[in-house]
Amino acid sequence: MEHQQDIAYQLDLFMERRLDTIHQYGDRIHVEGANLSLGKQVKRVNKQGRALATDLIGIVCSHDNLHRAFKQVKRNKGAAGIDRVPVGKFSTWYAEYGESMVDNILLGTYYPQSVRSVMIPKANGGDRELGIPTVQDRVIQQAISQVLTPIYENEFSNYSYGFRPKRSAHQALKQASEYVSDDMYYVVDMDMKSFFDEVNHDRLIWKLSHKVEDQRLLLLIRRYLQCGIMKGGVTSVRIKGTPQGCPLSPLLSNVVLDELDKELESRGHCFVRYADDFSIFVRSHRASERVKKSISNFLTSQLKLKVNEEKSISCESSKTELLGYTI
DNA sequence: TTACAAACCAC
RNA sequence: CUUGUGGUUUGUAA
Repeated sequence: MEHQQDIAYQLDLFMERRLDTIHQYGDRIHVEGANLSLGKQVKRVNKQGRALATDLIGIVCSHDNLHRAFKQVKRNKGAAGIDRVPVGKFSTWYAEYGESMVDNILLGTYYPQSVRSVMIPKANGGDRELGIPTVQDRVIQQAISQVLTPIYENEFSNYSYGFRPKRSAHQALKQASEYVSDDMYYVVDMDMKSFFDEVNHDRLIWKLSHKVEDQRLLLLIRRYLQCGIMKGGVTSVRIKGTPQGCPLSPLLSNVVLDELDKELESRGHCFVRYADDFSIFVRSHRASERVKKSISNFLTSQLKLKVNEEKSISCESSKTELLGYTI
């Protein structure tokens, strides 16, 4: 009860766009303003840590949160999923089945429906496979995302710019140009081979369990990771990767690659990351070659991700492109 | 100030 | 018939 209030408070702060007033140092959470300046830290840090555990799914399923999630899904005006229920019909659907849907989620007996596979052409010729979830699953995933985002915003790196509120490609470029004007003329540009499709489920759930101790929520997320993909009348099971097109996928990608950010920070590297696209800035050509080899090794052996060696380059920063622009 | 809509960009 | 997150710009209305 008390715990739930703590969470609600944290979410409120986020909603009021006072995100920058929360700081987390290790297992301590400081709230700026009167508290911090008086040295009165929020004492119930450990309790709050556990609060993240106990009733997250209750917050996810709260009427208010689900309503906000639906408004977001509606705003996107996306196509229907496998059940052919369009966004416009969801309100009447929810009036009839919404209650039992929430009950099933809370009981842990909810299973997501398969995603619908659609191939779309990429800019460089290849095809990209989208997995389009049902409207109801998009709403639920969005609801989960809305709860997890403020929790993770506190611990994500300052140099991670993709898929995060109040952050943009523009800011990433600005940071990159600051590195260059600080005499870091060489850049290591790393490219990951179909990153979204290669994410390791066990590793991701393990990473989530550090912050999220609500087993029901972890199980629900795992079911979203494992949900089938329907292609030409047959559904296949997914054993790795997160479907591109799910509202939760961008956040999950940042959870996975946060481990990379932390590693780069601990090595003292100057870097910028936008989703799976990241660049490390160094002062010499020799350093760039060494760093490229070492980080590539870290990604494959530690994070179990595939590096696209052909597309990963180390060169002078004026010669490469970052986020669609040349520095 | 709030809400809604359209377009463009990154991945 | 093509999903998703985030950002930016421009409108409309109270």
